[in-house]
Formats: sequence, C-alpha cells, structure tokens
Amino acid sequence: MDRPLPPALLDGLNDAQRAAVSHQHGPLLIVAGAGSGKTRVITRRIAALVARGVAPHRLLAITFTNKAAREMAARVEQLLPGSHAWVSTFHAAAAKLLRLGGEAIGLSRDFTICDRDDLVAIVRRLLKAHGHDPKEVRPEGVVEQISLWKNHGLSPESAKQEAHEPAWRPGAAALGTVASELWPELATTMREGRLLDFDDLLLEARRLVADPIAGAPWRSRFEHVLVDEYQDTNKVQSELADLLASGHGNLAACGDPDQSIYAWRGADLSNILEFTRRYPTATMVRLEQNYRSKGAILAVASAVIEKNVHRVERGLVPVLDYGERPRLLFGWTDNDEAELVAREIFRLIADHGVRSREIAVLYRTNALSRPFEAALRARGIAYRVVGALEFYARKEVKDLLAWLRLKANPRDPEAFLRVVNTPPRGIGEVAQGQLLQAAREAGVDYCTLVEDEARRPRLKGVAGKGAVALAAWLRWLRSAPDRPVAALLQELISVVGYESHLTEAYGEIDGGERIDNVRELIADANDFDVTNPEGGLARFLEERALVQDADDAGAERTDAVSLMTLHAAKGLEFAAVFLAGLEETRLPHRRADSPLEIEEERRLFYVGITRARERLYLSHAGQRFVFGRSEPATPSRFLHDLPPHLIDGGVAADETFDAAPRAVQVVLDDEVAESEGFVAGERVEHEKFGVGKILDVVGRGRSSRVRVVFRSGEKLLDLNYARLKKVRSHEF
DNA sequence: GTAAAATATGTTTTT
DNA sequence: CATATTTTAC
Repeated sequence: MDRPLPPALLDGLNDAQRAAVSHQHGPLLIVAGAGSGKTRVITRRIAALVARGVAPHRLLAITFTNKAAREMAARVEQLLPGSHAWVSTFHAAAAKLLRLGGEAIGLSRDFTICDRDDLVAIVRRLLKAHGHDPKEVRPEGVVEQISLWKNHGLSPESAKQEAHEPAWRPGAAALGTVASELWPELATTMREGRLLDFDDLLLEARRLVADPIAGAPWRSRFEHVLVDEYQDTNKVQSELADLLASGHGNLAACGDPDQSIYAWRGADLSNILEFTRRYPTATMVRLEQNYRSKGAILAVASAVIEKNVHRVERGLVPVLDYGERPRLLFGWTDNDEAELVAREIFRLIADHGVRSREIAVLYRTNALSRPFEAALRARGIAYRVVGALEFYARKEVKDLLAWLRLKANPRDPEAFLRVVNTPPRGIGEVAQGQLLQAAREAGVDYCTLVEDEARRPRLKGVAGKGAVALAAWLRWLRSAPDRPVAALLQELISVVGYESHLTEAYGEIDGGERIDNVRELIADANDFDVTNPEGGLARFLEERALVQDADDAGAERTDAVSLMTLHAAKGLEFAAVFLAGLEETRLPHRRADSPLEIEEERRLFYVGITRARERLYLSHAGQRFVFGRSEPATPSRFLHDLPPHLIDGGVAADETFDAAPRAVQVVLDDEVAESEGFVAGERVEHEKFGVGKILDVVGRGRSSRVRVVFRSGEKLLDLNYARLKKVRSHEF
C-alpha cells in the first residue's frame, strides 16, 4: 500500500482530474460536468489504486448500464492487463452477491430474475381473481405503485395505511387501494415461485450486506467502492454502496446533478447533493472543464440548463474553440423533418468525411424513430436503432427462454404458464388454473406436478392427453445437461417441435421471420457458451434478464448512424448530433406537468445537447403522426428559451416556425401529397401488396378505411396503419 | 373446454 | 401493426 503513483497515470490531466485520480483514503465525491473526462478519470483512478497495491479483485466499480460496465472493464484491462476488477451495474452486482451468499438470509439458490412483463402478468391474474376490471385498474399502474413503495421502504403490511389515494374516475377503484390489497398476494406468489424482480434484487442484496453476521464478509470484501452516475442512484442503491464500503469508508461517488434523468424510476438527487453531509470527511473534486464539445454547443447547453430553478449554480468551461453554431431544422411534417435530417447526414458523410458511427439522431420516445429509419433507408445510409426493439421481449424468444427458465427454476409460474400450452396441446385456461392450484396445494414444483398428473390423471379429455405429452418433454428437460446452452436450446426446439409450431401458427412468411429470431437466440447462446466456458444455464438466464438490449449482449459494432432515445444516449458522445422531435408534448413530454418534471425534461434536453462534439442540429416538425393520425405540432418551449444569437442564422424557434417555407428550402411535394386524403379511383402503392386502385372509401376521419384492389386481390385497409403511397397514373 | 378467428387497443423514459 | 382480449365454432 501507499506506493508512489506512476507518473504516466497523471499524464495530460488537469489539477482537478489529478486530485480525483490520486485521492487515496476515505470518501470522495467527484462532481463531473458533461464531457469533463469523467470516464478517463475513473479508469485511471482504478489503475492508480492497483498501482498503489490494492488487489484488483478487491475493487468494485458500479456503472449505470451493462454496456458501460463492459467498456470500463475493457479500459481497465488495457491499463492493467490481467487485472480482474469487478465492474458491473448495481443489479448485476446484487444478483451475483445473492447467488454467492443469498442462502445465508434464507434465499433459494435457484431464484429467477423476472422482468416487468412477468410482474404485470402476475398482477393481471390477481386483478382478475379479485374481480377488478383491468380497464379500470391498469396492472401496469399497480406494478409501478408497488415498485415506488418498495423503494420508499414500505412493506406489504405498511402499504395498507399509505393507500388513501382518491379514485381518478368516479366508480373506479383507487389505484393505491387496489395495489395495497394485491401486494401481499403478489409477494407470496413471488416467494413461492422464487422470483425476484429488479427492485427485490437490490432490496435483498441490501438485506444481505446489512445482516450483522451474514453480511460481515461482504462489508469488508472490497477495499474500494466506486459508483458512477451517482446522481441516478435511488435510496436502496446508495445504501447498498454505503454498506459495501462501511468497513473502511473508501467510497467514491461520481456524478453530475444536471444529468439526473431517472427520477421517475426512483433516482434520488439528494444522494449526491447531500453526500458531503453524510460523509463530512469527504473530499470533493469538481471537474468543470469540458473537453468534448465546441464552445458554440456548450453555450447552448448552458443557456438551457440555467433555466432550471432547482439547481446548484455551476459552470462548464469550454476547452475547445467556438466552432459552428447549432442549426435549427424545421419540416412541415415528420417525414419532411426526417428527410432534412437524412439529407444533412448524407452531406456530413459525403462532403465532410464524418464517419456514420460518429452521428446520432436522438429523440424522446422510441416511437419517434420510424420516419428517420425510412428516410435513412431511402438514402442507403446504414443505421441502427439502439434499444428499441427489445430482442428478448419477442414472443418466440420469451417462449424458449421460458423452457430454459423452467429447467433452472421449476417453480417459476410465469415460465410454466408460457410453456404449458405452447405449442397448443389442449391445456386451456381452465386446466391451467387447476394445475396452478394443485401445485400450490401439494407444494410441489411444476415439473413434478405434471409428471404426477401423467401418472394419476385428474384432468379430463384433451387436457389430460396434453398433460401426458407435456410430462414427457418435461422429463426430458429435467435430465438434459444444462451446458452448453446452445446445444440444449437446439435440442429443446426439435424435441418440442417449436419451429414447425411457428410456421403452422404464423404461416410461412411470418413464421420464417420468427424462426430467424429463434436462430439468433441459438447464436446468442452459442456466443455465451464460447465466452463463458464454465457458465451454466442459470448464468445465461441471469445475463439475459439483466440485459434488455440484444446489441448490448455483445453483438456487432458496425459503422452506422445511431438512432436512440435521449435516455439511451447518456454517457455517449458523437461528432454530430441531431436532436429530433423538439415539440411540445414530446419534449417536454405530455405527461410531465409539474415544474419538477419539466426540469427533468430540460435536463434530458441538456444531456442530448452535451452529447455533441462538433455539430449540433435541433429539429422539429409542424405536423406529426401520432396514433396513426397526423396532428399539428408546436415547437418545444425549450426552443423558445434559446437565445437567437447562439443559433446559426440567429433564428429562434418562433421565427423559424413563421418562416417555415424558407427554412425548409427544399421541394418535398411527394411527401406533402402523401398526407392528403384518398379518393376512390386513385392509384396507390402498398409496401406488401404493390400497386392497386382505390375502389371506395369507407367512413370518415379516425375510422376511415379504403377498399383497394391489388393484383393479389381486394383488401380493406385502415389508413391509420397501412402506409399507402399515391402513384401518379402514368406510372401505373 | 379448447382453438381459431375476429376485434380491440395502445405509446415515456429502463436496470 | 402487433399483441391482448373477446367472440365464435367445434
């Protein structure tokens, strides 16, 4: 310990960065503004600690996403080849902790991590059993409420008193009342099924580490604990970090209050704001020099964030030159906007030699990606949508994972319910209810239950026969080796006949697409087998549960423009950034109404702006397709807040909007024509069916449909969804 | 009772 | 448009 630091680790750092890297003992708070070299400081700090004699495996670094964890681990590896510092997210760390030591606090070794969908499904069943109308009480709302309660330290019992929320609609049951009514049963179902959700992982991990006896080894396991994105930790997370560092107090927290964008998920800004009060001996380092963005971009960022009232005054000093001022783009419709963006991206790539991977289009919600995908595709520009289509959320993927889950944890009710009748084998809703009930009464797992059922049948008719078939597969599943995962999966698919089920249920074309996803899952499992030669099924499932995005799981890194939400862009940087859909009800989002929520939306805008290194574009449209309908859109209030002199051409939002024709500057006749109504007799083109002719228009407004005759036959198309394009008659 | 077919309906953000 | 729920047919 306390060996001198190799000077190379401090090379090229400013004073504040050096202080953060070389700090040795006791609590440390790093308040790091956007682009202030935070990642560099953290990795160097880890290396510095090791250089001073701390064993790498006695360091724990916690990041916000799995991707960040992987990247940081790789960077540390670069600095210190062969080191094995533990870098992970809170949830992954908690899961590992519980696998290793959970039994000491009465947890089963083979628990399953369940996602939000599983919770919602369980709650939906409970709602039904209690006779609630799922339209009056949304199961999603109940899940959200219970999650909030959990994070505030409530228990199923204590929630009863808290729940006096008025009904939002006359006659409807109050959400809080229903949630508190269902929570005990939900907890029972989870316990019996050995299920842990994301909140439970953290809560149980905290319970383990806080335990006077069982937690002792964990409280001294790490000599240093480091938490990145500290501004987005919730109470349970910060307490877990405190506990893990409680043996020595070597806790380093690193974050930026201006980039707090997860309050809706329980993130508690007071964790970082009051860090020095909790740790009075803490050293505080401020990183306030921005090495990432050009001055012009930073000027806009500052102008934006300064509007927030609930904020500690802080500066971000540009190091780079001023550069080009951000540009405002306006399109009459969302398609026009996307067209302008795609055109500009093309120009950047073709004329300025910007790499595609250095360009990002950022928006508030995933649903906004469509027009950009289409416009980029039309120009042949490679792009990838980050995070949106969750691979593991697809039905066929979930089905197969459910079989694996059932093998890993035969008491998992959600896995059982997915498996029991896919492919259909005559065990319908009623029989399923009976099986669930019987399992609970006998206290046995579902595999045992079904095998018993096959021996001494109680279900009648088709259901009984189905149970016999299912029992045979389950017996096979139980005896199959759980490694390699890809082989197990492959065999499972052929034993169950899953691929033929897909083609039967969805047809050749649709089924084929789903089979592709199945193959992708096998490839994914194979990747896992190769990279984790000793990893078993449980580990595979845990990784899939904690990692939502398939890209995240370690797929290709192609040169492509990135499309993603502002939340997903956190921690990333690009040479050119397009912030799109800057309109009221989108940014700020329509559901953000309180001043505090508006401030979080503004921080989101700020995060987006500060992703850009050299070029920034702010774009919005005058009309946008929402719910399949074109609606007028007004520029975001955040655009109005921008001082005109900071924007290219000195045009602020209100002026642009009035001067729209000049701002567009391009002829987009085709697109304009597209948004007009259709008339009988017109020629149209459909993506799948080709060119056709409108026979007549049924209904008006929201529910209007058109009857079109195509070469393949007549179709009734809902204009809200079918993407029909007009075709000039001479092209027909 | 189950399975296929018709219909309803939904969009913040995510570990 | 894709999934979830309800209706209908067997």
